[in-house]
Amino acid sequence: MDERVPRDFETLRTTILERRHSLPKRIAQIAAYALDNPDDIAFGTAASIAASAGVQPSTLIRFAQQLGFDGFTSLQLVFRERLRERNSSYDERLAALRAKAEEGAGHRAIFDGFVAAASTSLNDISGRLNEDHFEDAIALLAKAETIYVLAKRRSYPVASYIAYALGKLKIRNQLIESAAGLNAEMISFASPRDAVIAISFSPYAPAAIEEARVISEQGVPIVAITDSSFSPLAQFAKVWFEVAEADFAGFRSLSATMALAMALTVAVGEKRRDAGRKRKT
Amino acid sequence: MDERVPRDFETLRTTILERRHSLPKRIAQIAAYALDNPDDIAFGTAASIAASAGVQPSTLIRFAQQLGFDGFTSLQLVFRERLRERNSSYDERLAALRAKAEEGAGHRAIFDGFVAAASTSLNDISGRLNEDHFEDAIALLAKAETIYVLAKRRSYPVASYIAYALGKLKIRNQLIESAAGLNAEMISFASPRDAVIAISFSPYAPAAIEEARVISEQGVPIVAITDSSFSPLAQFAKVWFEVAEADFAGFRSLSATMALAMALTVAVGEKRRDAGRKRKT
DNA sequence: TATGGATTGGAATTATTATTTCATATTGCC
DNA sequence: GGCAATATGAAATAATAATTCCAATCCATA
Repeated sequence: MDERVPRDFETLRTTILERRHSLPKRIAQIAAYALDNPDDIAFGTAASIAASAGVQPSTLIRFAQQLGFDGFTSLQLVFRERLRERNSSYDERLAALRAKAEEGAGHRAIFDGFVAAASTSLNDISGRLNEDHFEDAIALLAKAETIYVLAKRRSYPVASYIAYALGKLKIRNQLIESAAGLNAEMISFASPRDAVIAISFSPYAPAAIEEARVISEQGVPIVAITDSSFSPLAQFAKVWFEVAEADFAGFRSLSATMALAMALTVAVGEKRRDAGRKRKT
Repeated sequence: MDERVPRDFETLRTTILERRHSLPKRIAQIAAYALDNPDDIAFGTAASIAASAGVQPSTLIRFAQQLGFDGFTSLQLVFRERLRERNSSYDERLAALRAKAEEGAGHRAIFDGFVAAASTSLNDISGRLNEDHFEDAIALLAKAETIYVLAKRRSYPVASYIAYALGKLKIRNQLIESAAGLNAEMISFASPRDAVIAISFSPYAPAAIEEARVISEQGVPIVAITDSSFSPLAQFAKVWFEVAEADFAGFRSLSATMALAMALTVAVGEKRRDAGRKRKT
């Protein structure tokens, strides 16, 4: 074996792609197969791989030799190394983190627990977002004159970030909170041309539910982020999202809710900008 | 092979863990090795694995047979299948999400972008948390009479969640915000027996920095969460954490900061509970 | 279209590897 | 402490797989 033998998969891949056109027919055939089915090369036997690729075992060995390996076995090692070095899967990683958090005492375990909860929530929502609802919500919010943001207690941080972001995007918005106890008045200004983003999770803060009820009775459309279809918030909402946040030590992660909230906000900003551009042309 | 042979890795794992204590010594030894080094089982030869685990090849085969396989080869298939089926790596997954977010237009891409940003941030902080600083911060906060929470603008949601959690844990705290413009007075009440959690990221909100300066001059110890050692917040802090939050569309993720903040809060709660218990006994 | 060189197929050979066997050691039980 | 049952070690054997070899085929070139 000379010194230029590819030792890692990426180098090997590049080498094969470079030489692709100067390779004899059957060798090229096995080369293509190898890049398309690297797992098969890693696990199979020379005979089984050759059969799958439609060539003779000897061709497979010639292929390896052309690349500078002294036989199929050494070529196969590269393909195995690739699988070995590939990081552990997302799920395993999470499971490990969660396990450490559960069994392990100590403060580090607490930290791991929160990271795991946040990751789990993100992972979950990433696969579950209903795109139609998402589009509906964006459309609804994009045409609102003022966006009211409603969330209490543990959901409040999300609301405050939404309000911050909407402000940055120059979208008129009103966070429903008032040190002076003027929430009811604030709500009474909302009209059907406005819209609400309401966020509440079980146990639903009574104030949030009550305010959502009032505001929906005024005909203001509500986009809700909540945790189940039984949520009282869902019944008042035009569009609602179910977000399952994992919790740790009694505190729910907000990461998935945050990601959704930010996506909604920025998407609304984009949609408005597009609409504005259209009107001008 | 009877019908109860584990065909997937998880089942196999569970089976092994169940029987762990009823297995003969050497078999148990190889069982432990198998669960600790699944990749070696997938790729190695019976002889090489046996050598690494410090047993004879025949023991390895007996182990496989105990589990219902008819030999090492069929056991090995399960370990190989695991590698095959294992999802793409965490990094690959994130890269895919990010790529989709960048190239892809549409609103779904925005959502993916925020999820990717949050995941990246969590992943990053998970490996970088300095445990010594973490312990120091917890000790410092646990002995404070009142914990002041200071954060403005984009960091404010984190502060509000900390305040919520501290309240839930019955830890006296004060969020430094005042609609009536009384922040300066609020700060003046803080004493060296209190402590501050301050959060600020570039571009540092001037108000946050100024308040941190004043409060540190009063001798109140500060735990800071910020983004670099050049942060003006770091110079006022007794302990500080560097958190690198990924951003998307101009908005920074808060997921890592949130996780750290919650971990701090809960850890402080635990430490106080422990200390209280000790004093009583 | 004839010729030399390169390529390919298939079987024979060699090597490696899993499995079995049997002697020995260990353990649990009366 | 002795006996049977179980577990272990080491080497022999069987199975499987990689590699080699050679004849057949293909292809480019004169």
